Amino acid sequence: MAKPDAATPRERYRAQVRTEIKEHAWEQIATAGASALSLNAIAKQMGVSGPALYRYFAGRDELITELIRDAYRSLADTLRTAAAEGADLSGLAHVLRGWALEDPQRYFLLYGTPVPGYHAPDDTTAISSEIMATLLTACAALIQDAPDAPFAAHLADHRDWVGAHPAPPAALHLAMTFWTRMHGVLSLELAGHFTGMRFDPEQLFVAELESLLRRSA
Amino acid sequence: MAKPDAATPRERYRAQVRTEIKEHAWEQIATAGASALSLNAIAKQMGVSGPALYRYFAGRDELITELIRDAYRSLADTLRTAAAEGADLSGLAHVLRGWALEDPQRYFLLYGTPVPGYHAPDDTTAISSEIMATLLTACAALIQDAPDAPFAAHLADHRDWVGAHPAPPAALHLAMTFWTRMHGVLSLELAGHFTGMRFDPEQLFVAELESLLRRSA
DNA sequence: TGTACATCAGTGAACGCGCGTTCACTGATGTAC
DNA sequence: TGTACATCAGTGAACGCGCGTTCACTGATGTAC
Repeated sequence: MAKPDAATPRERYRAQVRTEIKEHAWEQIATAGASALSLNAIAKQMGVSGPALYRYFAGRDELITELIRDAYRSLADTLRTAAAEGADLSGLAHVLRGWALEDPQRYFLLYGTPVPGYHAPDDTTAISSEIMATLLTACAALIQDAPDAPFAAHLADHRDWVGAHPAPPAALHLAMTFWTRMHGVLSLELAGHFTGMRFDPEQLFVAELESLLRRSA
Repeated sequence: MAKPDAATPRERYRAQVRTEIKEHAWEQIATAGASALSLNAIAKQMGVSGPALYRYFAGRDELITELIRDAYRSLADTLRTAAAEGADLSGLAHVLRGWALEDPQRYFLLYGTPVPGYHAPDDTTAISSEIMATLLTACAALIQDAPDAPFAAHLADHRDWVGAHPAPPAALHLAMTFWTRMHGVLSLELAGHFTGMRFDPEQLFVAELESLLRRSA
């Protein structure tokens, strides 16, 4: 009886322990930031000796790389699913915000302070442009026939980042602007830069979102 | 002969060594990020034993705190000086961008990923609102009598962060938007998120800046 | 169904490292008479 | 101007810590006949 994709018990066990390790890693990142992530600390938390983890990850770097990959995947899937269920650009914005608030340090692992010298593996940039494609499709749906601003033209001349997406220049511009504006509000909010001031960050987020939609109409 | 503010030679020496320590600290941060900053490494770089630095800083935390303070001061002074020399909001934007590009890790020390649990000392928030005041003045100069958007009204209801600044609601809104939009572009640019894509980040920055000025006219 | 063997998860000891920080000290620099 | 004393910068040894990572090993789990 040939079971096509059946995992052996050992394989299932391995996969399960790997996820358990990652869960503890995320907890630790949420508590003390990514730079404080330690294999030994995770092992202790799991009630297991330090070297045991080397059965599951080649080392600290591989673990972090995989966490980054997972985070990108999670965001890409969350957005793609929402889009498939009919969310427009505005809907995607709120999905993005929800995903970020869910675990701020996970957001910062992707879009926060870079570690000088570290270079993300290739496949994460693939997921990253999958995200851009989702946004881009939602943007294209909003563009009727807006006049192309100079920067939109410039973007259209350098559209390597969109792959083969057939979006008009104005949509490229809108997607780019969407990304930077949402990130601008979100990252300052998550970093706590609005806490002293008493206004509601969500209202700022919505105001920025509306400024985008107004422009594209 | 009472010299009012004359520093003794020893005081001058102390001040000089303190600055030298900080310079090496910045070098180290630029090279490996703030989380990798180490007193012993600085000492070694200065050709001096580790404990020697404790004559100048109570410990690692005090050094970092002072670096943050200095960075805020530097940004506040840079903007204030530019404003005093006649720079308008657009001018301030380019000054801000220049300051950020000069030392990305310094920018991230202020506006990048927060370390969970760390709380900035009170005086840095004072400098931070000094920065906001400079921006706000430049914004107020641009506002003729724009209709107040809902969020501007909300901001005006919670204007704790502006101190006693007599700016109209629309100017508050503009300042806030200026901050988040410029940060959105800058932080993604400095973190290298545009490197794969081939367009020119400065053109995006300028496009965002123009979208602001257009709105305020 | 039972035995013989291979696979592999996890252990404990060990290595070398760099960290922040303390302490008692030496020796140079400044101060007071 | 010269001597006596206080101040203080910097040293070297030491403490305890946690880190990533390697290695030879035990013992349980799965596989083949």
